[in-house]
Amino acid sequence: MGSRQRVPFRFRLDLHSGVPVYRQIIDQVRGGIASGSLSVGDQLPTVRQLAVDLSINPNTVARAYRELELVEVLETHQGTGTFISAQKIRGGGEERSRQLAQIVTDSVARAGAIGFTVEDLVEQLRGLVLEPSRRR
Amino acid sequence: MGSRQRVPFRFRLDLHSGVPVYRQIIDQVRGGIASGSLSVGDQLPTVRQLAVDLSINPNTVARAYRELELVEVLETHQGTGTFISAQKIRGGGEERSRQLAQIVTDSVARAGAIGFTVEDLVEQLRGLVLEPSRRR
Amino acid sequence: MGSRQRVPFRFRLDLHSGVPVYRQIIDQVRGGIASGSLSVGDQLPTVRQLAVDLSINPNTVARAYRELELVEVLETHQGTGTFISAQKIRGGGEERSRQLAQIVTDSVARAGAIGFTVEDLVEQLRGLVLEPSRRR
Amino acid sequence: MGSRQRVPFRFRLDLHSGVPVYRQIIDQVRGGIASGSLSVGDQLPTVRQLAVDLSINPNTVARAYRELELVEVLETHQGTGTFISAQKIRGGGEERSRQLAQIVTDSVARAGAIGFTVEDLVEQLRGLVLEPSRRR
DNA sequence: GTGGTCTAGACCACC
DNA sequence: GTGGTCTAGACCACA
Repeated sequence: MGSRQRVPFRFRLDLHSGVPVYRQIIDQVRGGIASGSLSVGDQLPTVRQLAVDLSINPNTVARAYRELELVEVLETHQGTGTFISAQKIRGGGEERSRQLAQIVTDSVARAGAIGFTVEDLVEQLRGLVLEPSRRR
Repeated sequence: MGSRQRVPFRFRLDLHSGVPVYRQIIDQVRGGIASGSLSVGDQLPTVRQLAVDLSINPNTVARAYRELELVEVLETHQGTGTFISAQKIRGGGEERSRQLAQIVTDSVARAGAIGFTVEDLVEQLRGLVLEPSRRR
Repeated sequence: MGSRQRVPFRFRLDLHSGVPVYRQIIDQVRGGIASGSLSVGDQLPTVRQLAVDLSINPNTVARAYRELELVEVLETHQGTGTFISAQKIRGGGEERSRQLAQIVTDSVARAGAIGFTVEDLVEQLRGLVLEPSRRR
Repeated sequence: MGSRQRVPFRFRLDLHSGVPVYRQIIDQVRGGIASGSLSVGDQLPTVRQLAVDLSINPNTVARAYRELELVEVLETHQGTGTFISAQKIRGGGEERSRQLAQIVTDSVARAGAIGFTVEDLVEQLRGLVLEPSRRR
């Protein structure tokens, strides 16, 4: 338990989840930012490299990056790479809180539907923060 | 408390969430069962009624019901309606874990998208545990 | 000069402009809205139809529509079609004015660089409003 | 007013506009000439200096200058620098019209993207004509 | 029928 | 080398 190290961000796909691959990439980048694994200025894997890593087509990676760029989560610099962009400040606190409550309610319902408790959810979430990518 | 009452279960759709409508219906039925809003034997709205209520195509409702029937969450009785069936014991731990991971990834991404961190999520979840009966 | 009629919106591509095709489509939809040729609720050509009309690949049309959907200019309903969405209200008036001034300055500079005057620009713009699509 | 002065022409980049950087430089040189900010014989910043000023790669500046040189807008004199060259008469009307249409489409789309109409654009342009010397 | 996702692969633009 | 655009075509999801 020495000093905590910065662990390289790692993408993982679940090809059987029914969630589109490009969407999984988007979610994981957003999640990585939310969990602190990805910070402003960090470079993401290149389109081609991530495509190889995940055994998918580069177009699929490019699409995910592109959508994240459109909403200003990423910045791409042609010929250079793709980076986490400075996140802009969000508006209305009330609406945000309402949305957060909705997200929580949803996840509890979905987890409950397959027999997991709120504690199970919390445990999973804590895992994300402490060890964003266990394997190297 | 003698006679069984018609539970006023309410479906809500988010047409902008990217989650297919039929899937949202499935999730809400499952969630309703997990949360106790729906119990064994409760009757669901008819396909046509729910389609009207949600302003969607009856085929979409039918598909959701059909899929729930396939996994024995619902039972349809010709000429009578659609009901919550007795829940069987759940199977494979691997599939469940996969789904839990999906739920967690999803909620983290959604929270991240509106500027919340994993810690914010955990805090909200803990709030639910401390005051579980505030809602309803 | 009888009553003014609603003219069907028409896309036109300039394959030699160097501007990406999907971008031209995006610009024309946005322009159509700005000029009043396209209104909330109007259905756009189907992905496949527009692809045929413009002799381009359906993927290119889909990409343009997709990006416009992401910024909530369009709404797509699977199996139904693609429609002009209700435009949301914009924020800060000052910043907007600054941006408009920038757009005007830019266009004047670019037009001037090839020997056109402000009047030429105004004339072209007026043409857009009066006859959004001359040919039928 | 005797000796010719170094005009304090200033380049400005918008890295989020989607317009290639080299193209923005080209446009600004052309625009500067059209607006009178740059005159025949004026010296431009060196490739390296401009690259430093704009925090971009010298190759990008070099490319912009090279393309302007190819169309004889600029002249480079070895060991001296890069200068605005005497402008030749412009050619084909078709190409010019095409470019004007592009400029108009572009400005309408950009204005529409922030909620302005074609009328707003026209109004702004008219304002320029009425008070052409307010700026500078 | 509608739109959505993904692959394969070509070619371009930029650094 | 980087990312960007486009095509061709398969297959899926939804109404």
